[in-house]
Amino acid sequence: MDGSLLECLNPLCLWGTESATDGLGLPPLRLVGGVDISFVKGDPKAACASLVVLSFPEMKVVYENFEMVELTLPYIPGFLAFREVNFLVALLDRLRAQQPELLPQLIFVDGNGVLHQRGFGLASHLGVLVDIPTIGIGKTIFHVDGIDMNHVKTMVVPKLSHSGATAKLVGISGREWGAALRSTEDSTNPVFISVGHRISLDHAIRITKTSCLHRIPEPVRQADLRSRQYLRDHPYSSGVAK
DNA sequence: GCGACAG
DNA sequence: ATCTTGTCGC
Repeated sequence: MDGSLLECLNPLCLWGTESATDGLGLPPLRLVGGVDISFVKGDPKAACASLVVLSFPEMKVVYENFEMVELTLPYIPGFLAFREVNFLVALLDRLRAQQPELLPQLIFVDGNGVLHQRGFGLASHLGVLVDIPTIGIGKTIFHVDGIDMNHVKTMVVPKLSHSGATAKLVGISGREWGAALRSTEDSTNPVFISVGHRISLDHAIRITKTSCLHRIPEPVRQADLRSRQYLRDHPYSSGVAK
């Protein structure tokens, strides 16, 4: 992120970098969200849905909320959104009703956006439902259009020579599905970025790089860490919130 | 039909 | 997602 005026000349740029110099009347990006769902050890249905909001680019947590939920649908690759999205929407609706001033301008999701068989993964699904831009973050590659672990290992990872390096994920059809990012110097395994909703891949990449203090972008990482902490601090009885 | 498969 | 020991490093 160089914060130059040039990057803001891109019509797809959603936010300015300096409130007084973006030159487009766009508000600067100041609040980014992260969502995740952590599961209880033995019970495959009991889980904790979490939403955190961090200041950008400082990456300090300014809001957190958790909700014990009971998953009804099973996990089926390609259908993750149907299993988890409603719980995430509920958390955002609550924030919008109680503290709208803290609503994130962008949400990092622990799941893919358009990097999906039908081009509409959890990140895209959530973005549309809450009408907020989203970026999909995958920790493992989701096989689609010829892009698989073998392809990533032989054609993508070798290109990631340094921290911050990215390589677009292009399928055999020629379609651009997302990008692999080496988020830190020691991260041999990249994270996979894909457009969720109302953002371009190039901007998603720039913002994600700025949000990485560790391999996993801080918003998603904090949502994960804190939801697990919540489960440790709140023993469950019958499996649902109590 | 068989195998692979985000979280 | 979760199951799990040790280990390298700040």
